[in-house]
Amino acid sequence: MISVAIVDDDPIVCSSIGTILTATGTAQVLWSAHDGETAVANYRRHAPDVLLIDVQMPGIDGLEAAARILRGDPDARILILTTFADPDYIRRAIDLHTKGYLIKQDVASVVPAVQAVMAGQVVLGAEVLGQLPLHVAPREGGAPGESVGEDPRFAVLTDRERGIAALVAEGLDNREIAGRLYLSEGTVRNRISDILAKTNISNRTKLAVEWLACH
Amino acid sequence: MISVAIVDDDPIVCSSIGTILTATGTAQVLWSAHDGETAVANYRRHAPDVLLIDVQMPGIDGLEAAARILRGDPDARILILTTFADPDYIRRAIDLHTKGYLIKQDVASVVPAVQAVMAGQVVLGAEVLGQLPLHVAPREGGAPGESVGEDPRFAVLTDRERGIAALVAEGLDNREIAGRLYLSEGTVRNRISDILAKTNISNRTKLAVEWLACH
DNA sequence: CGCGCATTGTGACATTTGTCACCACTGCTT
DNA sequence: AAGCAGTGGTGACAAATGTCACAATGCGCG
Repeated sequence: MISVAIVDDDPIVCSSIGTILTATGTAQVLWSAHDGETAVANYRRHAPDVLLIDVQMPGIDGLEAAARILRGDPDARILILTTFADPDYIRRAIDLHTKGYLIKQDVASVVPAVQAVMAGQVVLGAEVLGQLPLHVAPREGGAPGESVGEDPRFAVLTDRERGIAALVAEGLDNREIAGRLYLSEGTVRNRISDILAKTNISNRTKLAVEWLACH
Repeated sequence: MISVAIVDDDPIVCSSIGTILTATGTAQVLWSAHDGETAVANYRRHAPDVLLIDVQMPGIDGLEAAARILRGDPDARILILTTFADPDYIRRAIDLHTKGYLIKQDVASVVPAVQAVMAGQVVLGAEVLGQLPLHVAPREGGAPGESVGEDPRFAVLTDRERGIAALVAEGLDNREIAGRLYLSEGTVRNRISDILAKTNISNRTKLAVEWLACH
């Protein structure tokens, strides 16, 4: 039987997650805690198979607690639970090598997540991948009061065109873009040609530069 | 009851995955196929809740098939199965917005994966995250006194080459650069060719992107 | 001085990129 | 039903880019 521990400052959340896990026969709850320090201390004495831990908590937050636990036990299976798909949190969770980052919405969804983690997989909430900076590292803000917004120049582009423009801005050539998007190279050329015409930019390098300047 | 379809060129794999899913009461197998074309055609007529598809296959591969299916049904829940954690495959799978990328090792592990996907999550094999090129966004805020420095990549360049690289990073084409520096266009081409060779960068757009990333 | 290096240049060539005309399909609106 | 925008595709062609071989100049250095 899988054993889990649940850490969330809201006792209701703890108990409802605990209930669904036990009621479905998925796992038994070894212990639960409501703050990070307690969680770390408990983990050292009674390590569960999977630790479910909230990010927002009084004292040290869930990610900090996860980091401390992983320092003592690098193989700890930790699932981060949270209400928001904050890119920074997600990033830190992944860097920590936690086994997942779930958006708390449907309590029942933790059941397959726990099972998947026990099967050696990593589970992410659906919106999470979109938040990952897999593409271009955003250039830092720079101008203080003034947020980047969106260059009106690119406003005329369709979603698809924007996607291709972003890949151009990663420095990919047409063949690479075609491969990435499963398109023919000819189509990529056509699309880029359209983009350049719409934005009144003369070549792909300028497009990349302009795109990076405001994304 | 969840319905799945299974696509793998090896019939043994298809049937063993099918067996474990039905035996555990997880899902019923709508159909299975052994190549990409058939899978795409079948999907259009009988869309399963979740499609499990292998990468390596005769004809169009699993990712290509997934791309075609997603073109017709952007919400298709597709799980990629494979033997290798190839970074390029993983990257492409994620770009396609498939619901997961599993390493085929333990047949039983598809069970929680399918359930997690039905719960709206994304499932990745354990080794997968490590393969992702999560190139660290130069999250500033780092050491204050210490500026970006200089990418060691550009350290080998001469002053002249650096000047030309900077103009490339402004998006100028060869004719414009030649005009700006009072050089012949041929010389500019040679210089840029040298820069690309020295820095091991494949084309001017990539050069521009890299240059901007650290200047 | 001779050597290496950076710089500028030419010409030829292969590859990549951009443009254009035209086709097919889908989903939406009129 | 017809029109339209968005998307994906082909083929041909022109222009830009990148590579290579080779040559000439100037500059600093042992």
